[in-house]
Parts: sequence; structure tokens; C-alpha cells
Amino acid sequence: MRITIEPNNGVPIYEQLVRQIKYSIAEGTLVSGQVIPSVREMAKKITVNPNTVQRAYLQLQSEKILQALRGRGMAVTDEAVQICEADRHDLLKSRLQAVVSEILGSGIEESSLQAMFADALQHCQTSRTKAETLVHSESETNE
Amino acid sequence: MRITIEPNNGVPIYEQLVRQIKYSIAEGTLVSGQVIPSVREMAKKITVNPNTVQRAYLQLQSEKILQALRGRGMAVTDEAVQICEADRHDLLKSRLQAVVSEILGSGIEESSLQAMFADALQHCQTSRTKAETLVHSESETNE
Amino acid sequence: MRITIEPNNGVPIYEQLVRQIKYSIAEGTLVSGQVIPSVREMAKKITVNPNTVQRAYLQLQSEKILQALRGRGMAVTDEAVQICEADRHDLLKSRLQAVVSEILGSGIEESSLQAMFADALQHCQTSRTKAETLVHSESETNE
Amino acid sequence: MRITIEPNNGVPIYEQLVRQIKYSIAEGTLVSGQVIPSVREMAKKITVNPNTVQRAYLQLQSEKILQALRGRGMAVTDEAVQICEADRHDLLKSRLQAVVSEILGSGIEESSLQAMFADALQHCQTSRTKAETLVHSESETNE
DNA sequence: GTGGTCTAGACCACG
DNA sequence: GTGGTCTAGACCACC
Repeated sequence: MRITIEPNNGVPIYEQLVRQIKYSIAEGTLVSGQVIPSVREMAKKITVNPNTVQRAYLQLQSEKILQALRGRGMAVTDEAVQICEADRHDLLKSRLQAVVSEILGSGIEESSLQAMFADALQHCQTSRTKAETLVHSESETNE
Repeated sequence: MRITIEPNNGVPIYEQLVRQIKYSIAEGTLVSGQVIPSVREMAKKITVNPNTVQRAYLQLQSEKILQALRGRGMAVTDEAVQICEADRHDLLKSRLQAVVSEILGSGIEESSLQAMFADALQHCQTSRTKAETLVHSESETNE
Repeated sequence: MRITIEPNNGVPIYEQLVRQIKYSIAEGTLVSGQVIPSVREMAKKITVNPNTVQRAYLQLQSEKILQALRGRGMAVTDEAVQICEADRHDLLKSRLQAVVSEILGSGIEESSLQAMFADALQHCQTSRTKAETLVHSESETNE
Repeated sequence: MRITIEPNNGVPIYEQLVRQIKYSIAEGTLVSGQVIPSVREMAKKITVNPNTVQRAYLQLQSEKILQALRGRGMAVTDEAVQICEADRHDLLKSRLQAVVSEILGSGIEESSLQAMFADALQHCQTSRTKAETLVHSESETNE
């Protein structure tokens, strides 16, 4: 599981952590029953305050995505996958919807929006290609 | 000029006001030299505290979009239009970029993203058509 | 008498007017007993609110620089010249003092200050030369 | 860091605070990355309302001189030093320029101005010498 | 009437 | 604990 946190990007750190764990579950990197890193471990790994990690785990627990196993840590629940899949798609779709709505609402032409979208898409593809290259070189020293 | 504020939607009130004034300028509802409603007037109109309006105006002033005319009010500067136009496009583009990036980053296929985008677009068009109908009926009783 | 007002330069308009009238008296453009333009006339000439002119005249009156002549307007008092001369020198000196003090107080070297001062001096001389040229060409179409 | 606020000297309190923090950065008392006193702490120290401090910090943040570290405080940015240095010099120079310009514009001879300047300089030096003496005696009971 | 500054006190999200 | 937002009400200078 690979977690990347960007402080000061507006989204709270604990929220970024929640999302990324959900994504990991949705894409199968984390599977049902698997025990995730302890609060302290995770906190050290991504260098944030343990309280922040705790908060993220608590939220995931309340969403029935994680469950506490006394003395052993937190594990992914059985329902987690389906919750996350649904979540992910709906959440992201509504966010996209909101932005599109605001853009059109601000008086920008639909054609301009199409252009923006194409740009955004292309921009992501190039940066993702670069990222894959990084992943390959990293894979040899994977933890 | 039509301002609509939604408290508790996450975006600070003063920020909503800033954006809507920028949009009004960008789309030509507000023109250079025009004096906008006074702090107290605007505060009463959108029923928020005058200090909150003051803060929005202050920010617009520091961005050289508004200028204070002593004892007369705040007016739109000459450069305002170009600043707002550029602003608007860049701001919205970066927001779209962010969402697209997160969607692709979460493991969703590009084809799904395309579908989402089409859906969002269509959703907006239908609601906008409805809005236009409203505008037409309003135009007869315009203030 | 030539009055030039710059709105929005921080100094209140009425204060600018007060100063410039004092300067005019100090340099002899306005002499004892002379009747200055009426409030309305002056207001129209420099395109400001008559109240603002009134305020300036009131202040000058309270400083015994102007006196009201019933039905004829405001005139320069006999003591005006000496008051203005003293005023002007002291006021300007204390302002210069304040700036010098702040510059040195902010950690800037005395040598840098000397350089700044020389620059400022030179800058003024060139712009004043230009101004004189303007005055010459204006003098033919003088009001 | 030593902050001294004079209320009622014309310059707004928040502005005085902004300037003094800039000066502290320009002269090296505050360095990049350093966390400055919290809003509440500073407010107590200089006995003003926390909102007033907040406003100063906000302005410094918008000038990219401070950055907020969520839950930890406000820190000096990396670019702060160069911004402040440039700022300080330009700001003070333009103030000196303005005074010199007004003095010459008011009909005072350049030689008189030179004399004034020399006086101001000397006046500062004597008071600064006195201040240094104070600093020496303070250094033994430094906080 | 206008904008500008300041205080006092509250609530929230974040770490 | 931190910063951020908001309200309520006051006073000022300016036009």
C-alpha cells in the first residue's frame, strides 16, 4: 500500500488518508481481513501526528470499513470492498459534477470546457507515465 | 447583480462573495468604474455581518479588482476585467484538473471518466435550460 | 494660485488643500488681505465636494490664517505669512526627521540612506525641470 | 523578537505589526522555517485583540511571507527574506522620496533641505547612541 | 452617508 | 494547543 500525503493542499490530512485507504481497498491492494499498519506505525511512515491517523481510522471504523481486533490492530471488514467501490465512484462523480456545474455556471462556453477537460486528461497521462517509471525503479527496493 | 450565498457549504462566506463578484465582472454585469453596493447595503442584502462583506471587499481591493473612493464607496478598477477573466479561467481549470487527476489516480478507467464527464455535462445542460426558462419569465418583472 | 489634488494618496483631500494654501501664502503667491476663491468656486475648480473645501477653510480660519469677511468671502490675515513660514519649515522638517529615523531604525546603513537621499534629490530635480517646461508653455494660455 | 506597538499614532496596529515582522525578517532576527508566536500569544504579549494580530498574519500570509502549518502555527517562508529585503528598501526609499519631493515642491531651497537632512541625521545618531547604551545594560538581563 | 479599524466573544476544524 | 471564520457593536475619518 502506497500512501502519499500533501500537507497544505486544502484537504485535511486525515481525509486524504481516509480516501487513500478506501482507494487501496477498492483497487484490491487491501483485501478483506487484512490487518493494516498500527496507528503509530502509519504515523511514522507518513510522518504525521498519530492523532491524525487515529482520526482517519476512527472514521473508517464508523463507516464499517475497518474493524478493531482487540490486541491485534485494525482489519479490513468483509463489506469494505463493496462500500468502497460504491463510495469511490459516487463521490468522485459528484465532485466532477460540481466542478463542471461551476464552470458552466460561470459563463464559460461548453467548447472551452471540453478543451479544458482534454487538457486535464492529457496532463494526467503524461505525469502518470512518469510515475510508472518511478514505480518500476522503486519495485526492486520495495518494502 | 445577483449574489447567492450558501452558508455551511464549506466555502467561507467571504470567499463565495469574492468569487461571485469576480464572475459578475468577468461576465460584464459589473463594469469598470461602477460603484458596487456599500458594505452595509450588501450585508443587509445577503444577510451576513458587515465585517464579512468588508473582508471580501478588502481582498478584492488587494487584488486590484476594487478601489475605495473615500466617502463614496467601492468601485470596479480599470484592470478588473482582465484580471477576473484570467483568474476565472485558470482557477476553474485547475479545479477541473485536480478532480480529473484524483479520479484517474483512484484507479478508475479513462473510459469511465469520459462517461462521467458526459453525464455531468448533460446534467448541467438540462438544469440550465430550466434556468433559462426562469430567466425569461423573470425578465418581465425585472428589478 | 495653482492647486493640485491627488485623491487616494493617503493624505485627506481637505488636508492637501490646507497645505497647498499654506504653501501659496508662504511663497507669496497669496498675500495678506487677498480674498481667496469662494467655497463653491474652489470646489468646482478642483472638482471635490464643497463640504471638503469648507472643511479646509474652517481649519485655516481656526489657525488664524484666513478670516471671514461677511458677504465678501475669506481673506488672508495679516499674521498668515509668518504663521505659514514657521509652520511650513517645522512641519516638513519633522516629517523628514520621522522618515530618516525610521530608515535608520529599520537597520539600513547610514551610507545607504545617504545614497537614497541623493537619488531622491536628483529625481526631484529632473521632474521639476520638466514641470518648469510645462509651466512655460502653460503661461501663454493662463486663466 | 521585540515588537513595540504605539496605538493612536495614525498607523493601524495591524500595519505596525506587519512592518515590524518584516523588519525582523529582513534583519535576520526571524529566519526561514521559524515558527512565530501564535495569534493568541502575540495578542497577549502586545496587548491587542487576537483578531488584530490575525489580520496582520493574514496579510503576511497573502504576501507569501508567512505560511500556516495546520495545528502548529505560522512559519516564515523560504522566500520571505528576499521579499522583505526588497520591500523594506523600496518602501522606505519611496517614503523618503515623497518627503523630499514635498519639501522642494513647497518652495524651500535645496540648501535648506540639505541642512534639514543633516540635522535629522545627527539627531538620530545621538538618540541611537543612547539606545545602544540601553541595549548593553539590557543584554545582561536578556530573556 | 461611506470605508476602515478595533474589540469581545463565539464556534469550528485540525493536529 | 493551533489557525480560520463569523457575529455584534463600537469609534473614527472622510465626503
